Amino acid sequence: MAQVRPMRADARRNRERLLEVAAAAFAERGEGASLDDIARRAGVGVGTLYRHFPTRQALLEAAYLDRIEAIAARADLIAAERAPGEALLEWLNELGVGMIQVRGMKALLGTAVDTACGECVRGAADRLVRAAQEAGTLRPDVEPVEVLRLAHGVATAAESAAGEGGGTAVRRYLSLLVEGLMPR
Amino acid sequence: MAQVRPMRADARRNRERLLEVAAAAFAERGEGASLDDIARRAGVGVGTLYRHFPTRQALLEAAYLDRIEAIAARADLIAAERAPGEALLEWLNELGVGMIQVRGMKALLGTAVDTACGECVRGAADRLVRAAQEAGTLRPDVEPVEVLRLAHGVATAAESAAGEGGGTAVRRYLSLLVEGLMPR
DNA sequence: ACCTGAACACCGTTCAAGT
DNA sequence: ACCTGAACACCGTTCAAGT
Repeated sequence: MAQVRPMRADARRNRERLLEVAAAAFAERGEGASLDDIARRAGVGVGTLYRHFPTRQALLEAAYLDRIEAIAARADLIAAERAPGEALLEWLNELGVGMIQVRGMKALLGTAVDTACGECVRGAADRLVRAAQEAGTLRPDVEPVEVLRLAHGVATAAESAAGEGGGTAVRRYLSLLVEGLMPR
Repeated sequence: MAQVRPMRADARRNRERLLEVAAAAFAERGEGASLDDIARRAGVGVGTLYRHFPTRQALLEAAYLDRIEAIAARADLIAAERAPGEALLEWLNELGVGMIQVRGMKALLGTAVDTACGECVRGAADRLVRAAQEAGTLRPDVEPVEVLRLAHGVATAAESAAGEGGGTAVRRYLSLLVEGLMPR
């Protein structure tokens, strides 16, 4: 399954360079950043970029893999410190803020919910959701993937509320989602 | 404010043709449909398209204006038939389904929430939200615009749940939003 | 095995020339 | 006053030639 033969030294270097440049480019120009530009800034031919990453999606995934894994890893740290319900909420908040702050990651995680790249995120969501359900602080009839999709939707909503300072909007909309729009 | 001098007959015809073709093109190819293609199919030069609609956004808005007004108009009909809380929910559902079914309209309404084009939608949301709040079936601390943003987010979430038959997903996620993720 | 970059196709946008 | 379409700039993608 994994890479059997090690990559040639130059190929490995190029790949690395491309990932660095791509991460920066996507962060600053969004998911639509010019691939030609990325190749040029990385000092390689465009063909090389396509050889390593056949699609834009593949490059996006690879460029943000470590950041995504970092977010997934946060789940266990948070879970150790808080009650299950609060832990889920806090993690979803960090996920949402991350999606908004790092341009391009929202688009990636939107589809990545069902791709290989999002596996660790799905795993984290699974654990937090199950724990909260067992603790009785989350409806038992919601699936982890539904929670992830809704979190993505919340990030979208928060994004369009650009004016009032980014992160606050995620918290606000997330709490509306958790508590519900009906009066309690 | 409005058009003082009437348009020349050929200009008027071209505008009409462009709108028809654009609506079809956006519906079938999504918001990114080729403007060149639209002009060609409408039988006009590209320059004419740009003269009438300086930006893609302007064309999108104009092409879907009647559909958007139709959705806004539904609000009063629904409000006459149901209790305020249910009316809001039903209208948001129609709005969400519309955004998903007609490709391009979701993107438009996402930003249009704060543009001229979305004025009638905002008006409709205002009335339904206020009514539901007065009837005590909606939290008093949510703004109409927040409800619209969340509805857009819900549509985004439902869209990514492509498999299980479109419209159902909107209802599902909408009810999760309304009832909340916490157990009641 | 991998890299390069020219070549091709495509799209958005502008604008001089036309009626 | 409005239309046309060539011209320009830009981008994604492929692939023959090179090491």
